Amino acid sequence: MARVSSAQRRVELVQAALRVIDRDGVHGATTRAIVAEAHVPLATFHYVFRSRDELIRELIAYVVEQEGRAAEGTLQSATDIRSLLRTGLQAYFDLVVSEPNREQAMFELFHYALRTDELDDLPRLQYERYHRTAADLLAAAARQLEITWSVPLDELARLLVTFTDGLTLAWLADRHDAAAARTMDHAADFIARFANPPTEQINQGAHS
Amino acid sequence: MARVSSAQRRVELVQAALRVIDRDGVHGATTRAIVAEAHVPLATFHYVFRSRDELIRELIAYVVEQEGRAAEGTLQSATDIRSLLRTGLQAYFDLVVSEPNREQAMFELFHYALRTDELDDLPRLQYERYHRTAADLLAAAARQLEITWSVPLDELARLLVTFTDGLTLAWLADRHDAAAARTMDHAADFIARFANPPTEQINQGAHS
DNA sequence: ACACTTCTTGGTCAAGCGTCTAAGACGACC
DNA sequence: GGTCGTCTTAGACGCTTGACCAAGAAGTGT
Repeated sequence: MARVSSAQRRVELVQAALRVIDRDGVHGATTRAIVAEAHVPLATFHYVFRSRDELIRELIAYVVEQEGRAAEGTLQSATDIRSLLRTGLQAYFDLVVSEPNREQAMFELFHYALRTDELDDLPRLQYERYHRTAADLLAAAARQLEITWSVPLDELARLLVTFTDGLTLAWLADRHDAAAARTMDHAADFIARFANPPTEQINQGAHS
Repeated sequence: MARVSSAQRRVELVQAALRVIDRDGVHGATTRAIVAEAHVPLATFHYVFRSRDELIRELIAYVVEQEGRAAEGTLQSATDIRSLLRTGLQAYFDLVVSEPNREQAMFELFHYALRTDELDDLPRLQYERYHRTAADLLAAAARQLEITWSVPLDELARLLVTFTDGLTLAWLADRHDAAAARTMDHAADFIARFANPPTEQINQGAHS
């Protein structure tokens, strides 16, 4: 086997573990399944990781960060905030539909971390990141369409994440595409209502 | 050990398993942990259940049904639909706060069933029941306040479940009570907007 | 050529897992 | 009181799991 730095091996194992979890769930991600997926001997695992949970911790950080980054470039252009939101939700939903196991894995990792003493600080960080990402997107949307939000950004971001979580769970359960579309319609309507259109008076007042 | 019908033993084991899952998660609910909790010998398990997954199947059915029943008596009285919805959400949320592990266990069971071939019909049934319960509550609320809903009941029920799921997940992650309260405020506002107030004209038209 | 750090890896360990067997005890019925 | 279906239970089975050890190979600096 090629000689590789242990930092590099860690990355390889994390990515292999992610593929295993996609396929077989967190439960199926045993040390042996992971090293088989990565094509390395079993003993390599505990050379680079102290324990299985140490890998899971690194994996969650990796995948949450990756999901946050993926959301950044998502924002498209639109003439009104409602359709901008609706399109964004659709883009997220299309991702879920195309890779259902990925989002399922995120939930499983979340619940696994909640139950594991050494990892129970991660769920908070995971949702902090989700909320921050949502807030960034909503702020960028406001900037693009020159509107302002009538409620605090944090509050709106949390609502958006509430919608995506609930939407995803129900769809994973019944795969009801049409119902999911209706939910997204309502979610877009709902959040769009918090947009204050740019009034000339306010702008004039600011400039004069 | 007292001689008991196998039907009765099944119930005992299901309830013991539920306590174990509350405490240690689905992962911790091994056959040995369950029989220890129920104070019966290990061999009893496979006398009354063909397999562990057969117990899990019965447990999910039991607990989903129980949750549905619990929701029935929840509806309180109020003068307007908005506060009725807000109070109902609060009642649900108080339950989650008082027994966080219970709701966490529901999610874990959901994801476990999704990953298990013999159980993969259960998530659909689980959410059917949730949606039906939500629809029943919304219908009862409409009856009580003599309003009608401006969108199909199924659609509204799904939205309500979307909110409760998303609300619960975020709270389990960060235990942010105030943020959860804001989310419930918005959810109540949102759904209340779909209420058509009873117009005298309609009533008169129906009676004359 | 030498020492020294870093990486590789076959083999092994104890613990825990779901499941099954087979022998016996109980209690209702004839 | 004997028979027969139902329930009880100790013990064992084969297998998987996370973790560890110790020996050696590969590369690096002197």
